[in-house]
Amino acid sequence: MQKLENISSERPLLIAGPTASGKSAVALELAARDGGVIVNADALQVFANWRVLTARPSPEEERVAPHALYGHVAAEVAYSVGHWLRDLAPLLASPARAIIVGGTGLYFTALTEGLAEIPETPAAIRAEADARLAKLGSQALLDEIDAATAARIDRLNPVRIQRAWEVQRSTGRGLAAWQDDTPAPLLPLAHAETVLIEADRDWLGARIDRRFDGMLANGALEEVRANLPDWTPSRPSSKAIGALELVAHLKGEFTLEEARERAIISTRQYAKRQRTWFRARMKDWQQMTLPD
RNA sequence: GCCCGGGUAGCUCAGGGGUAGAGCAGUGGACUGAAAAUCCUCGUGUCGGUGGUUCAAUUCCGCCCCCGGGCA
Repeated sequence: MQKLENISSERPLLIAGPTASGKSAVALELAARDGGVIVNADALQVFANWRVLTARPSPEEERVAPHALYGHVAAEVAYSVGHWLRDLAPLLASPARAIIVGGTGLYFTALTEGLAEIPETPAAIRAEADARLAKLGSQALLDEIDAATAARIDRLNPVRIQRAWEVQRSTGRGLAAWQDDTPAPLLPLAHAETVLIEADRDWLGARIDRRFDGMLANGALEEVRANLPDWTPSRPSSKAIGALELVAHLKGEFTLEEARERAIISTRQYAKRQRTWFRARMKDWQQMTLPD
């Protein structure tokens, strides 16, 4: 951790890295050294129903330093970046120094580059979009989107099309117009200290394997079983890697070994997507290579 | 030992006289509110080995090796 010695403890610190790279340990070490509150920047660790499966800091670790935005959202809530930024704002305004750590690239980018201020999509509009998409297909939705937005989004990506359609339907204004009005970022990169963990692919792959086995040993199956009565695959909290796989196992569709295999593969694929995001969008961050 | 199947991309397999193709895995990429989401790109491998037939064999034939299953 040599490199971390010259990090100023005055400004907020952002720590990003792929899943299983050891970000939390770095955050904890710095919090123990310089003080501050550790703030979660991981889309799935916000949910109350997952602790083991999302590798959230343990109660013991949470005792070492204050933690925020971990497990503070109920499983059924449709949480997203906007909520996260709004939850984060007061923490950044408080005197305690924030150590923001996570693996969700979009969250960091929204924080340091800004996010359009678009009103939340009402549940009814989401339901309408779901129904329309199922009935007519994404091409039909695309046809109803304004030209500027249609030109900007990935027209082959149904989720992006649906998002644009929902914004237009609920606000009467095109997504592109909203995005063009994006306000200044909550925390410009220049006002923060940054650490981007660059993990060797094979090293990380092995850690992912070990971590998943550790999760199984620490009650991941029981945690998933507890979610079973109310299991709703479509909600954001259900997207935790391993949840779908272990639910399938509990329903007798996969052996445990198959579920494990699939969950590990999904995790590795996720880590790859994270690397792609980091490489493309976090070029200006201070890099920390692991293993060193 | 004999009789059937098989041996083709990392894995599962399709194909078939003119040197081969899918899914998965993997790679690179995109991504301003589901982002642990979603989407796009990329497929040369002694077609088990070896002889033969043929203008041409991975494809047909012989022999050998290996893996299943059956019979002894």
